[in-house]
This record gives sequence, structure tokens and C-alpha cells, in this order.
Amino acid sequence: MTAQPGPTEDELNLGLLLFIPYRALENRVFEALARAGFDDFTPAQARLMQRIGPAGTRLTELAEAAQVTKQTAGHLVDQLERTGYVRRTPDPTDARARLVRLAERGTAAQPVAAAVVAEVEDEWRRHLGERRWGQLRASLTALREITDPYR
Amino acid sequence: MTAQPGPTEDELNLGLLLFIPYRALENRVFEALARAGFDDFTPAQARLMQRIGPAGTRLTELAEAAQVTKQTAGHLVDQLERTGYVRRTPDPTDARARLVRLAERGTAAQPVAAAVVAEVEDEWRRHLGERRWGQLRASLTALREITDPYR
DNA sequence: AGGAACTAGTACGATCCTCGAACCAATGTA
DNA sequence: TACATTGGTTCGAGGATCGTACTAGTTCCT
Repeated sequence: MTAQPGPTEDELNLGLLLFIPYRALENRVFEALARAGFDDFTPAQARLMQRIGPAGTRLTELAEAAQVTKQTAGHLVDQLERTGYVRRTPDPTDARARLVRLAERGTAAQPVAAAVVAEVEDEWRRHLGERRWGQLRASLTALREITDPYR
Repeated sequence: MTAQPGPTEDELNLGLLLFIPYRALENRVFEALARAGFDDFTPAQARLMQRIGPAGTRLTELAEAAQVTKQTAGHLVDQLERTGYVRRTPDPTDARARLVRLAERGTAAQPVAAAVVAEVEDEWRRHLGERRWGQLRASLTALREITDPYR
């Protein structure tokens, strides 16, 4: 990335501007999950798990969405399966494929994570004010149109 | 097909909303640097290098800013030093410390990275429009006040 | 049909990243 | 001067990630 913090504090490199709040949110969620007893998984596993849809998601799809190789995704799913967060079930529409879906421990963790995210969003909303918050969300969503290859 | 993130398309998890553009930008910068001949460093190294100030930065500071341990930071700086991107110089104000600063290869890569960032920013600005773009930047900067422990 | 081309996933091995524990040397403090 | 703190390093272990190569099932083309 860039380096060069820039002339002023406010002119901070865009990459960092995006990364800093992302990381802050991730940390908060992690911390809360650990406190709730879900302390046996790693950030990489979580980033993958996050992409699992309610009806299950194929490994290849997970890999693409998380931007890792199939091997990496498979490796992470192995671990998540061993610790009871996800389960692999056959895909009825394709005998080669299997659907990765949340298992008991995974579904148990989900509301905890969701609650923290909501809490953090509230804090940010209060900090920015309702209007600016809505604009931020809208702009980020709009940005997705040109930055997210997997919509 | 199966990927159904959750509520609605527009209600996408905030973490992802931040992460997606971040990752897109990072990828672009990486790609451009590789094309310019700077293909001998890794994302982790880049994330650290990014935090080096123009006057040099201490290892501990780098570690904190990048949110990795001192050992990890040291490891990465070792590599960056070996490949000629950074240099360690003694810190005149403290004999224990050393300042990590960009070396030739590092300063050579900087403008290339800056150019791509500017290019991407332009694309995003065009996509959002001048006004929304300014608001986005401003909001992210404001968010830093409550999410960045190392200002 | 029948075979070629493609896709989902796995296996192996190498490299990189990250951390915890333990340690040394310089600095600050009582 | 002793004690605690801080900047960094060393060592060793476990995770994460990838490239290459492979198997099994699916799709496409003729």
C-alpha cells in the first residue's frame, strides 16, 4: 500500500481509513465471542464462516467470496467442522459438491456476533449522527458495485 | 446461487462493507506494484511498511499500529530489510531503540503505490459523485476518532 | 451416445505469518 | 543503588496460504 501518512492527519491514506474501523469491529466481535465461550476459533475461520449462507454454501463459493484458494478454504472448514461450528452435507444438485452449513455451535455463536455488531453500529451511529451514518452506509454499499466481484 | 448473506442485499454486514473496498484497493495496489517490478514482498510486509513515517518509526510503534506483536513486526522488518525496502538506524534519543525507515527500494515503490491509490480514489469519486465521496472520506475520518487507538 | 473439456473438492509440501515465553540491554524511578 | 519499565531479539510451535497435482462428477459438442 502507500506508506506516507500524508501531510495532515485528516488526509490519511484511504486504505487505512477503511481498515481501521474494520479491524476495530472485528476485534470487538472477537472479544465478545470469546467472553461468551466461543474462544476456539481463529480470525481466518471467522472470516470464512461469515460467508456461509442460511441454506449452506459451497466450498468454492466460500473460497471466492473470502478471496482465498479452495485449499485454504477446505483447510479452514476442516477445522471448523472438527470444532463443531459447521457441517458438510451433500449437495443434492451436484454429487461432486458439498454444502457447508452452520452446525449447532455455529448457530449458537451467530446471535452473539450479531448483537455486538449491532452494538458497535449504534456507537458509530451516535458518533456520526443519524444522517451521516446513513450516508456512510449508503456510500459503502454503492462502492460495492464497483469493488465486489462476487455479488 | 446459495450465497444469501442475510437480510437484504443492502443490509449487508458492516464488516463486509468496509472490508470489501479495502481488499479491492489493496489488490489493485499489489497488482500495480508487481507490474512495476516490486513483486518481492508480501501483504503482511506491506501492511507494516505502510505505517512507517517519513522520519522513521520504532518497531514497537509499528507493531502497535499494525496490531501485531513485536516479534511479528520484527520478523517482517527483517525480511523488508533483507530485500532492501527498509533500513534500521539507531534512535538518537534512546539507545535501546532503532528507527525503521524506508530504504531505496521502499522510497522507489512509494510513488507507484501512491499513484494507484490516487487512481482508485478517482474511480470511486466518479462512481459516488464529488459530494458523496467527500462525505464518505469525512465520515471515515470521523470514525477514526473512536476506532483508532493509535492516533 | 461417447468422448473432450470443465468443475468441485482433496492431498501434499513449502513458505509465510503470528504468537507466547523467555531473555538482554537501556531507561526511568524511588 | 535497587527495582520496575520499556525497546528489541531469540527460539520454538501452530496456523494460514499457496502452487502443483490429482480424483470424481458434470456439461458440452458432435
